[in-house]
Amino acid sequence: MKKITPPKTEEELLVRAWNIAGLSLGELASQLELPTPQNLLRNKGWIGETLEKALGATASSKPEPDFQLIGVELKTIPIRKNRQPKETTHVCTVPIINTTGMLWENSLVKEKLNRVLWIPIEFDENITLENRKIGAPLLWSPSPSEEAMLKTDWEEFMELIGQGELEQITAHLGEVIQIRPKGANSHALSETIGKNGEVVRSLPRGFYLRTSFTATLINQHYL
DNA sequence: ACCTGATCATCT
DNA sequence: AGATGATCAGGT
Repeated sequence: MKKITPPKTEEELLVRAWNIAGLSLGELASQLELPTPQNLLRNKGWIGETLEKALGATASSKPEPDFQLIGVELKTIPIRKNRQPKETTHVCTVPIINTTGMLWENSLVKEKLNRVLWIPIEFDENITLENRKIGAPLLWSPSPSEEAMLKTDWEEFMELIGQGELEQITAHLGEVIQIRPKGANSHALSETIGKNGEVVRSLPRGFYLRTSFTATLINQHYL
């Protein structure tokens, strides 16, 4: 597989993204000399990792932006024929301990979503993984109103967590963000603060963008 | 355990 | 069919 250098500018990244738009995942993998799995059952991150390689992202396992030189995060998003995302988008782990004094302005959610290259990936139950096509890229930053919605949700969540109400948070809460489990499995535990201020163990959680939010931001661009 | 990449499996 | 809670893989 050929080594692809990190893009030095957003323009360079966008040119690369447009160059692979329209290709199928199988074609892209073939260009990279990588095998395409039959399905994603045992390799759920395959699409994202393959696109990272194609665009010159630095190693996917590091806790830094995918395109470190230019501060851009890559998100692939599965899109159905009706232009609705099939899945929510994971943002980051939810801080559930030592959260007092945390502000939206310094939050990981804000930092992560500051600059995102969205790449839609065709999704249809009847199309095999190798035949799913790569869509047109969208380089995005939250608009003032989008950021306001994100901030409102984030502050509501962090207030509940600060009050020891983590266990009361379900995926139903939040207009544009939701909190759901995000761990190795349902037995994974991390520390949080209970109702009486004591340290207790709980499921690790993640922040996810609702599909209604990502659908709007993607489709606004392509209208 | 927690970060990266997300989708799967099940229920409504 | 959409949404929620559970899960897979690999690096740090």
